Amino acid sequence: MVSERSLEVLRVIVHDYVASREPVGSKSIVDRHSFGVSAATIRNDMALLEEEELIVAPHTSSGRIPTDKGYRLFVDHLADLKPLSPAQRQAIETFLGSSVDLDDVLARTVRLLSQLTQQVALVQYPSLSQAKVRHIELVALTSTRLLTVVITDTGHVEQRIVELPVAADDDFLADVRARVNASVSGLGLDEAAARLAVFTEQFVADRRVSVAVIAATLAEQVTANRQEKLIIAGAANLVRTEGDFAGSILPVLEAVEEQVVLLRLFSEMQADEHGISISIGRENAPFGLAETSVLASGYSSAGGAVARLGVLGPTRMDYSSNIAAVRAVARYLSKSLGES
Amino acid sequence: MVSERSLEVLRVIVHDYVASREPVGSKSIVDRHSFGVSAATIRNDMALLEEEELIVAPHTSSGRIPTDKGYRLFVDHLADLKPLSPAQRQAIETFLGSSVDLDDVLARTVRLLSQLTQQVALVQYPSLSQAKVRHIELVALTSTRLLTVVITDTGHVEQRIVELPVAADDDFLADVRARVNASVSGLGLDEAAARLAVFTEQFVADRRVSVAVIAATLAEQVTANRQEKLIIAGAANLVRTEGDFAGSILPVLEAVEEQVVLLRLFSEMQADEHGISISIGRENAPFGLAETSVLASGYSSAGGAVARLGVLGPTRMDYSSNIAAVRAVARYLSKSLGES
DNA sequence: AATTGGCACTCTGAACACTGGAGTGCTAAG
DNA sequence: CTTAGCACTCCAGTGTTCAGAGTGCCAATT
Repeated sequence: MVSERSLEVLRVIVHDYVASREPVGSKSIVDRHSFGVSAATIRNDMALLEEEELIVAPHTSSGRIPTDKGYRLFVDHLADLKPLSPAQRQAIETFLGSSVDLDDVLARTVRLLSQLTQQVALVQYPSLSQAKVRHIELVALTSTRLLTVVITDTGHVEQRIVELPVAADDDFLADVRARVNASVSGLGLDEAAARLAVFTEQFVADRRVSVAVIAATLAEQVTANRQEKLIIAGAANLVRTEGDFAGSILPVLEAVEEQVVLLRLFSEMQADEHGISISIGRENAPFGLAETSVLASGYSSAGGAVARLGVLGPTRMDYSSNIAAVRAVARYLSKSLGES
Repeated sequence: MVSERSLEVLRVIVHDYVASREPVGSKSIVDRHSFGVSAATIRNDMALLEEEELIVAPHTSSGRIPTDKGYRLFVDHLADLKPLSPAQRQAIETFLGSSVDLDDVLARTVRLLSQLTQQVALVQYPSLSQAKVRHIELVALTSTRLLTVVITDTGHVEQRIVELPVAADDDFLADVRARVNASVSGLGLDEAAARLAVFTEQFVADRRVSVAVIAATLAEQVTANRQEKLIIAGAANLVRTEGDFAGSILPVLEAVEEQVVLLRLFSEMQADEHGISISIGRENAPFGLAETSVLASGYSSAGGAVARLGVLGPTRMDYSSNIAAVRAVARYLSKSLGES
């Protein structure tokens, strides 16, 4: 059984280890914290914690460091939310204040988050599953080359260049543009794709070749919207924390560049009651990120779309501060996107 | 005076050092390469090269490594272009073959280049100074919120969300849309910006408030097009070559994340007669990249726009192969963009 | 039963000396 | 101009030592 005090010991071990990067021993604990008991007592508690696999001694006679399980217990029950400093709140306000468009807001957000946490920051583009088609635009670049643009009501713009099999004049394009907008404007993306599949039938036979190409491209764009995307900032912070990784940081950096992996990870994380998801150490092993922890929070954008943002760093990170930062940024971002 | 053989010695020093990462001594030179002379002779040549500051001995009695000046001489006069392997050509073809839109092509290109060279790859978005406005689209999101889209003839799309001071109905928007397109379609970006500045005058007084906001946003978008952007891939490769940096790679990674620095660097590099620009070591000092070299080549896109792409890596890199890769990729990209 | 002081033991990491090998510069002879 | 020979230098790796921090355990205390 782990006593109340043992848990307190675990807390200070996590705290001190995160602060100093060195295994923490019984002596240094009684020195730095006023436990009112002797080092020997702490040692007994530590033996208990080790029994429970919450801490481990890297070498036979050195201090202890938390295990993944120890960190997990810490974040679930022991971590106190560190409120942001006024300066940090200030930074959030000014960073996200002057929003221009979606791309810009997200780019600022990811930079902000990496600065606040000194970790790698990740922001997922809003998933557009609930978005609707606002407008479709066709622009002739040459007589056989067309730029197709799909605009959703979340302000997302998706563009393609398409090569037509036969030359198209302006009247024809205007006709297609009017009809396609009439067909799909205001529809959800799924439904729009379905309509586009049968769109060609409206036209007379000799037009169909061109229309089919256009409709196919548009359908692709509409579904491509679904395909998720991530922006990343602060990869340099990984180097700064290099000492926290047993091996090289190379595989970690590679995984980070391979966005697909992170997107899968994001999607598999479950949020706790505060809306924060935390994945620690070996829990990430299937993603090649066994020595890292990921904190994530959902945020919502105008179209009701939900996406995630978060940070990635070594298991040995300042969970309290980082959780606070992720929560705050997610909240501000939701607010900022909801308003605008 | 540096003899013919001395230069050959420099070449093999660069070659061997790049291959082995170890200072190369006179003995190992005569072992590995068939100079018809003894080690002592090589030593004399090396003394000469050191006199000229082309090579340097890191410690009193160790082999020599090339200086920045040595690398410079090497790339200017000694480097033989290593042709790409068939597999590499194949990779380029397949990577750039299935182009969809500009963003996509550039994203593929930068990945490709970082894979081919095992360095950090950089691709600059085509500068649109010569581009023309193709079409402007205004989409009402709500009655007071407008999405403005500027499309150029290079296929670039720039979007903004703008808040109107008073509600606007569809007729009004249609009117503005028609007039603004009539005013600026087909114009170069500079001229378009100039027209937009006086665009508001066309309208009756009580409309002007809204129109002014729209025109200002559009003008901003048109000029923002000019503001250059970079995509980067392969930052993980920096970690792989970490041993080549005396200090930490942290400042390098930071500079890489700070795109502004790289854009300035790109813009200041002068191309040689083959269209390749090379900047070595301390030549990059003002950018905080004193231990890195940058290879760049221009490429051209459809609208006649010119931009650059290249790689960044430690001074000790395989110049021959990397130059060949950069040239090849730039050429293929130009071709691919010119066609499409 | 929990806590404590004491003690023997272990392990790390820094400091130090030692050594072999690779490389250099110089000189004198071919 | 080239070369062999020689004395010299320095690095990197290998032991060795030693102090410090930490542990586990036990008997004594509260």
